[in-house]
Amino acid sequence: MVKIVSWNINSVRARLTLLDQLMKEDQPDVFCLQETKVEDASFPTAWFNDNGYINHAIKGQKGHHGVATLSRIPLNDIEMIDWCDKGDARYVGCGLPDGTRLHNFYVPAGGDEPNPDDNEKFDHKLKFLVEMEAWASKLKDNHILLGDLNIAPLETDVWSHKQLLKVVSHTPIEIEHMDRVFKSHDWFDVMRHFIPPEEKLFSWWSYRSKDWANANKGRRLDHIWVSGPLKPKLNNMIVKKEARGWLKPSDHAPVIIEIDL
DNA sequence: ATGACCGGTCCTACCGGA
Repeated sequence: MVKIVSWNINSVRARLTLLDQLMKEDQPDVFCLQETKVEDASFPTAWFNDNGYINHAIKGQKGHHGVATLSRIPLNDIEMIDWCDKGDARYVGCGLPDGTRLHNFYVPAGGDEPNPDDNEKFDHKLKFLVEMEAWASKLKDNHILLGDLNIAPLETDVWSHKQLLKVVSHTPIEIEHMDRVFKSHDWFDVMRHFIPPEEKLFSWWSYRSKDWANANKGRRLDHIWVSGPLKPKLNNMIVKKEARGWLKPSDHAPVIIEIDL
């Protein structure tokens, strides 16, 4: 059994105590982090090495974005892809010992205005998803795709479908692009396997809400997909919402899966 | 009103987050 966590950490250096708490409570084998916000030379590798996460696939940049996969089990064939040729640190891929490949993504947020003609960031987000679709259509064998995809596709993935229809992360054009990525391989939505689509399910709550838990105006921006043949190997999935309430939290909660690999 | 907070840096103001 392998336990994998996907977590937009919103600065890895600012969250070492949170990582420590999650490790102590859940003992994941693999951390897949997004928004690490640190260049590789300054990545806090010591904490990970000291706790047995000695296998690293890190792609960072100064100040923004950044992804990192840190593991107690070996990682092979580490791959970086420069989506949209922007030089952004938004993806790192690696192989797990059984041959499954693990793809850690941080999809562009897309800015405020959901119009690609007026907003370069939204245009970038859509183009990023088009590149993902072409990439995924060529995948063979078994894969795990996870991370902060910055899109909440279902009506139950947001606190108010009606009020968020024109808000970036839940607009129809983004969701259509995401659906095409999903259809480009034999993907299976792990989170919605364990929590049915009829139920509200969120992984992100804005910092701006004073009483975020009570207001519960969240969105499901984080995702874990696996190739169809891996479906019977899944044992569990949780969104660890309580971590959003820890001291100095990320605005995203960790998503944790258990899978027999 | 989602709604006024985060972390990082070009650092004491502004950007990006979403």
